[in-house]
Amino acid sequence: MSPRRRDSESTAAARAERRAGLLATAAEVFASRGYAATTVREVADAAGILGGSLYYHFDSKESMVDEILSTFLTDMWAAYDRVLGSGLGARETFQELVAESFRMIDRYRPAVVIYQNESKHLAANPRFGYLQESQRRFRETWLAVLDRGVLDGEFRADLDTGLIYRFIRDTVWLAAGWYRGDGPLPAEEIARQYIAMVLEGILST
Amino acid sequence: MSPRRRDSESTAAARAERRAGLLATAAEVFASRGYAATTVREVADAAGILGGSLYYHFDSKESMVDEILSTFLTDMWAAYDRVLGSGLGARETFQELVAESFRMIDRYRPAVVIYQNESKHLAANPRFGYLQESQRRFRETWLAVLDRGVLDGEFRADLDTGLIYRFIRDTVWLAAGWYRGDGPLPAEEIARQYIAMVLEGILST
Amino acid sequence: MSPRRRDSESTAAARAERRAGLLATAAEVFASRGYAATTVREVADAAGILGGSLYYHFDSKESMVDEILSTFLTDMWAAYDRVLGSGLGARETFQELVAESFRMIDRYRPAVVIYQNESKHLAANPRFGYLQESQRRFRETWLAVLDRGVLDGEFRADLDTGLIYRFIRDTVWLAAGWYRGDGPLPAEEIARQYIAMVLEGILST
Amino acid sequence: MSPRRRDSESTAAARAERRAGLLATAAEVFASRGYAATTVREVADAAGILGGSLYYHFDSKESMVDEILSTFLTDMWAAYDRVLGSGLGARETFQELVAESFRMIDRYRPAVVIYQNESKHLAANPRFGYLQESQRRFRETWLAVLDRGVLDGEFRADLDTGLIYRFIRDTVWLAAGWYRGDGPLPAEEIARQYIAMVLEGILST
DNA sequence: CATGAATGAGGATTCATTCAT
DNA sequence: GATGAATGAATCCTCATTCAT
Repeated sequence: MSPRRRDSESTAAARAERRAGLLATAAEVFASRGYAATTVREVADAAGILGGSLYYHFDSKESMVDEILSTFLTDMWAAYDRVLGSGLGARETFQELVAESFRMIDRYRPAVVIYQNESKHLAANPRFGYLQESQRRFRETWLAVLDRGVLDGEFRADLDTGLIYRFIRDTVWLAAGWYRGDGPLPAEEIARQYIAMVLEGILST
Repeated sequence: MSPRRRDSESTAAARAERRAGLLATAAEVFASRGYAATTVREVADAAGILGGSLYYHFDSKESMVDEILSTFLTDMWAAYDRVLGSGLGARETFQELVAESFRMIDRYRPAVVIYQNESKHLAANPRFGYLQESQRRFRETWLAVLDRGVLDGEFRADLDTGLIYRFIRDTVWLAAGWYRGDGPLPAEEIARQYIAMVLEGILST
Repeated sequence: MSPRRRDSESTAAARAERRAGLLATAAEVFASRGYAATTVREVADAAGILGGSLYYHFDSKESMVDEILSTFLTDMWAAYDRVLGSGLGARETFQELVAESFRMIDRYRPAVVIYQNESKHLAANPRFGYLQESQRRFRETWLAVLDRGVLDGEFRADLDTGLIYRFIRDTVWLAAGWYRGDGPLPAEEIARQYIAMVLEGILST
Repeated sequence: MSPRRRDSESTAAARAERRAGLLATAAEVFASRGYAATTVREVADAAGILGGSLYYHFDSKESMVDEILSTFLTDMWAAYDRVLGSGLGARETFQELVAESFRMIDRYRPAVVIYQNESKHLAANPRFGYLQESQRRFRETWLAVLDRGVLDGEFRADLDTGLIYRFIRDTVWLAAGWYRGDGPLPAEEIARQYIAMVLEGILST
């Protein structure tokens, strides 16, 4: 490793790493206590520094959630877009989108919890306009998949896709509330069962 | 209406009615802004009185949510218990419990939203021990229904009932987040489609 | 005094009086310590209440200076406009404007001190746009008086009126820095000597 | 340039130069934003370094103003003392002192602004005792000139010299607030007009 | 000489709560 | 029943200052 390399690491990269570490801590705390109910001091305590020190790295408590959520959403849409661009049929697209969602939960669990619990309130703030935009795309994406599935005869025609969409929208992230990476069921398996339940129902045939 | 009757109304009954009205207002505000983020003043504003005046009726902000949630849960369990005591099979019990849940959403929408969003945080407080107790009974109840359904051959045996329970636990209340009593779909119809989806899946057969 | 009258007094008027009293206290403190260097707690201490209590009456520290300054400026311009509208010659107008200024110092001493010391910094804030507007009118007004005096042959033509204006602009309020209503010299007398100095100079003739 | 020479520069002299440069920057910022309202970081930004780096050169924010003000005052009193020691009459002394003051404004504009705006507040701090001492000498000096002028029959006897002194004390530095070295009027000319105004008045004769 | 990260005291502001009227 | 004024603890954030590198 050259000195130059080390030098750049000790500035830009190290700074970014520190930020990322602090954000991971903050996300954990926001997720478990709720954003509004979490004090900056609690985040700092969890990070082992003093409250004021957080402001060397971040402008405000708000900018922390902002970064947490936008990082997650950016990555999520990249994954969704990969799926949507691969020319799959409605059913396969459904399966892959769900699978990606559970991978996101695996990777960004606290961010997903925050997204679930707080995005409705945060979206009122212009700064978080991208939350509404994301919500809009999400709806558009899922409705398209469901409608196409109905057209192709893959999905039942007697169900209101608007209704189904709403259930999926909310349920797809719900596992974030209880999922533990170290639990008995891996994300893959949870996704598989979720898909089986939604596609085929829980009745035996 | 006799003067005596009116007099009693203006004390016990009228007092209770006023409380109920204020709680309805408070529930609305807590549901839309989030409990932690709602100020007592916002509740009072919505009720058309001053912040301090709420303290004539309630001990604290906390006692307001407390009453909102416990009223809802008491009623909910009464309805659940009626279903559970009527000797139905697993599938019918499933259907009736879900139907009751949607009726609850219809009747207690703001309370359900608060329950969904805040009960995890509130449960840390000993005062809200009944939330954990309720959660425990909910889990016990639903697992029993699912397990019995599997035993009876009504439900698929290849799904993890623990997993299915968690989805149901969360999804059954989710509609509270967007349901509007004056919307196009009545609670009954939403329940019907929800049941159809969970029981039979969304695939066409 | 009718009950109705007393009632109205105990609401609107009493509230206004309390505000005015607190503002007088705040003005005193801002004037003596400097606005930026004054803490809200110091203002509250001076008023005999706790820091937080000030926020029942005012939105912010800023809104306090705002009200202090705008009240003063409104009254000042009313007085100036009376003089300007009375059709006096340049010299008499000069004398009367100066006299009014010293009366303002007498009545609004702390506000004038704040105006002198802080308006340049505050004016950067859009909320205090009226400070710039007031400055503009002040300049326009005094330049008109001076220029007309030169035209009429009352004032010397060999002095730069732009320069003279600047001296007057600043000096007219300067006495606020040391004037004490209970000192040996009444405002009238100070104004008289100021006028004599500026009009005739300090040389003996 | 010998290595030795360069070496000495990079220690004593260069250090002093760096300090002077940083102080000039600091004075500029303090003057434009106000001392209390200026953050150390703003000074550092203006100097192109980081906040903490200033502490290599100075003990504290306070020591910066201290050095700014004492440098200015030392130089000012040297100039004043030269005038006072040259045996001039009251009128000439008046003229020369005013001329020196305007030269000071030309050379130390930001320091003079700070002196005008902050010295009253800073003087409360024992460290800045010399500000009060300077104020005392200033008063003594000017009163002596004025009183002697009255005795000698050069200045009018009907004006309160205590009052005149106060106007001069404040006005003599006021131009610092708006003077620009690159403006149309040189310091000399402003001084000339100021002297003409105060000595002879603005009335035409 | 300068940086970057942190400290810790303090500052403006919010808010649940109290209480005399 | 409600008001209006106040309390006081807690919150977010700022900033002068320190110090290892």
